[in-house]
Amino acid sequence: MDGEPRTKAALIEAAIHMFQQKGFQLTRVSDIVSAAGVSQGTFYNYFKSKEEIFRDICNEFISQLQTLFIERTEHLFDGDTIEEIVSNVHKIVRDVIRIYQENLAVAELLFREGIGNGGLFKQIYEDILTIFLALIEEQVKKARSRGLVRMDDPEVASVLLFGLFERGLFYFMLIRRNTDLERLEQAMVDFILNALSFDFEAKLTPHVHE
Amino acid sequence: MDGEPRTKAALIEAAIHMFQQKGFQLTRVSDIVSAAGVSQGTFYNYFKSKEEIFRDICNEFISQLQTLFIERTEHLFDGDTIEEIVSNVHKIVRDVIRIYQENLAVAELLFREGIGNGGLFKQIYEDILTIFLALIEEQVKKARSRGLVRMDDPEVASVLLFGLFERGLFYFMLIRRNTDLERLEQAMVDFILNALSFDFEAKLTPHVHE
Amino acid sequence: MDGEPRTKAALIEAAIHMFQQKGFQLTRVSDIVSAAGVSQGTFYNYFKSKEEIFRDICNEFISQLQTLFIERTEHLFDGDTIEEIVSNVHKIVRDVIRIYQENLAVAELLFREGIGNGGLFKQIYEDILTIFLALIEEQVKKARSRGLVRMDDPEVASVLLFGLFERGLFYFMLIRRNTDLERLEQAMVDFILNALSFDFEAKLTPHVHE
Amino acid sequence: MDGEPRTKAALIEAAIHMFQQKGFQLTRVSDIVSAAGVSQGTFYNYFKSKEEIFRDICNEFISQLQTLFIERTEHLFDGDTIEEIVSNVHKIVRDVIRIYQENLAVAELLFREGIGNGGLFKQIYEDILTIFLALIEEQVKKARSRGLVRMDDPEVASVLLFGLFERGLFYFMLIRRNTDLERLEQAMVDFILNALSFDFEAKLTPHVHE
DNA sequence: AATGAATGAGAATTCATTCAT
DNA sequence: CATGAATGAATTCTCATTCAT
Repeated sequence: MDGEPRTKAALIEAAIHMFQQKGFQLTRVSDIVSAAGVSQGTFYNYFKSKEEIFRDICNEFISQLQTLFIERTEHLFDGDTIEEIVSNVHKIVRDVIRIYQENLAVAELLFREGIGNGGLFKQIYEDILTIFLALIEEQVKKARSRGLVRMDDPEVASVLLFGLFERGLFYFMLIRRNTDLERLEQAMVDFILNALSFDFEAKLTPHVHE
Repeated sequence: MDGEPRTKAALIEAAIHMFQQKGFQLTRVSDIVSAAGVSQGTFYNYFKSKEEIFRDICNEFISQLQTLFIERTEHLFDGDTIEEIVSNVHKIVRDVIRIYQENLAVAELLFREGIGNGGLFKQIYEDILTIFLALIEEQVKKARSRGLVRMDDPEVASVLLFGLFERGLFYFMLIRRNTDLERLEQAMVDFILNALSFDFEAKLTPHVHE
Repeated sequence: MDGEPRTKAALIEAAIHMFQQKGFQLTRVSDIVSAAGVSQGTFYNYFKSKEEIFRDICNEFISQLQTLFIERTEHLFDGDTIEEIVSNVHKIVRDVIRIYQENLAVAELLFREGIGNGGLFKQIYEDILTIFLALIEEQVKKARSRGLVRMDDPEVASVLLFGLFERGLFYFMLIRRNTDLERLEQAMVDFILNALSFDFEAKLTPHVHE
Repeated sequence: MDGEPRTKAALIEAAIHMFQQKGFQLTRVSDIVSAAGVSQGTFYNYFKSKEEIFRDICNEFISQLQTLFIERTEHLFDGDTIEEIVSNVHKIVRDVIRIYQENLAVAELLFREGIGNGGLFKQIYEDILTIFLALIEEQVKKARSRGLVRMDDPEVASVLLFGLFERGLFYFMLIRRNTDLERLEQAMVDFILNALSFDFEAKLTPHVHE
């Protein structure tokens, strides 16, 4: 019913590109279709409106990110040695950086546009927040229960962690653009672990893996 | 040449309100003038365009914030005892929260709209970043030079600090709205000091006040 | 050349239905084809345009109505007694009502749409008028020549007769919908015969049947 | 709030003209504004949509017609002699013809467009019907109660009267165009009075004028 | 004969901005 | 200074029709 998958894909790719460049409001459907090499009318065979294609793109990215995030955090603090745990933290930071990098266009799109637009997409952004804050908070609590971090206020901590991740990646990957990602990874891990009062000397209590 | 200051003030106030509610793109000049109780034409006696009033509002807020920030950070790490310094940090965090709170509407406006809009206001946002990152970085370096914090990468640290401040305040003051600000202050100070590996036991070297 | 008669019939039926429901202008070719259960392209194997199918439908109905009308009016005023003639009038009124009822959808379609549409179908409607006015006028004149009615102005009379028939049926069958058709028939016959100054006492002159 | 009355009047006049010529659906807003000599945008300072201006035009005509009709029917059958009453009937028929003629464009517009358009304006047309049928029926009943007409079914009679008026005027004034209106008036009065079995010999019962 | 994706001309409507009063 | 009517470029979306498969 939605016709040629190649046409649809071309429209999506073009839309991501244009939205990233000019923003949602300033991107014209005519920009998208001419970038995709199809006619104006064709757009409406695949999407009900400009809003719909935007929403589709965001949702696709979010669910990808969410899946990966869940997978990578599952055993984040399950390691039996401090080294293992620190290595896990490194891994997840590296992965998030990578995912962000692989989806740079959509990520920028989402974090730029998802916020503004007079609340047109407020919901989308707030949904992401809710999802990720819950996932982060869960990990912080787990780490605390294993005595790995001292942290009186996991809720605030989660928000601050989210904020530093989001803005940090945003800044280095989209504004500065030319960063040494290894250095960024290292600095982020240090910053985060310190921020959470991570106990590098902790004697780990035996941990039962579910 | 710009006539009645009250008319101008009314337009600015109305614009802040409307921009905050509907976003820049979705706010109509007609919304602003009717909220201000003047006619459509009058708007153009005071502002060249919708863009100009937005820029004016942002610049006003930024320079206010900047002035205050400079003033409060001037002697941030100059204290002679650890207690004094920690108290300074508390004070500045509290002040930033307060400034943010006093200018909630503009702050939201800026951090929502300044980012998106297809880079229409990219410059504004990046200017703010540059200003604040420089100020933050300066303090981080000073603290490091006094041996108060260990911090290998002050640039990354500044960015992350900026990010956690911005998103943290954004979240608690604009999305959650009902937060206990004292608790937020406490949690932020802890988080920040830990993140920077603040040395609570440091033996302060005598410090020459300029 | 016109392929499957069943496909064509399905398209016509669907078109009548949709035109009746939404009007010509507001009916989409997509409405017709999906009601007919065929694809968009198929439509154009059978009809050159949306206009053509509309015209076809109208013409079909008109020629049916015309055939029946000619047949029923042929000996309308040929009866040898007043009773016979009045009965003929009753019969034709009843038949017209019946034809109208049997083709309600097309009739509505025609009398609603055939008139408006910026004269797109003005011609169709005016053709019908011409045909029927001629037929009616012929009967009126015949009746007058046999001394059955006094009627100074047969042309005006025909128009008024046409008008009262059309609007009357339109009103009772399409707007009121729930009318007692026997009562309508009786009232129409009375009204018409009186209007034409029908002479219920007339002494009929012998009539030569052609 | 609706600005220059002259601009509005020009738009209305232009709209009537265009609607009459091309019909509602086929008239473009651009046709109207260029006929009115204003810009496209100006139209929307005065009317919310193309539909609104159409509705406004219809309502204006209807209320005019209604007012006049009520006024002229008030004492229609109040006369003390048959001659007086017949003269009243003549007068009202003449007046309706005149009103119709004075508003030819709108009348055509209404009776063409008010019917079709997929029921878009069905309501308008049915409202008119309701109003006029009630007024006509009231007169028919009054005439019957004074013994002036025999008429078993005043409801049907009203509908038929309305139909013959509407279609008759429509035909002679809009299709034939070149009619002798005096002859039309005479024929209509005859037709109507006969149709209602008007008793030209009636001995009027004294009538109390309210 | 049937399909349905692609087309693109064309429509209504919006709104920042101008300018005569 | 204030006004608000006029402007018209710009934009989204529709839909009859075509045509390669």
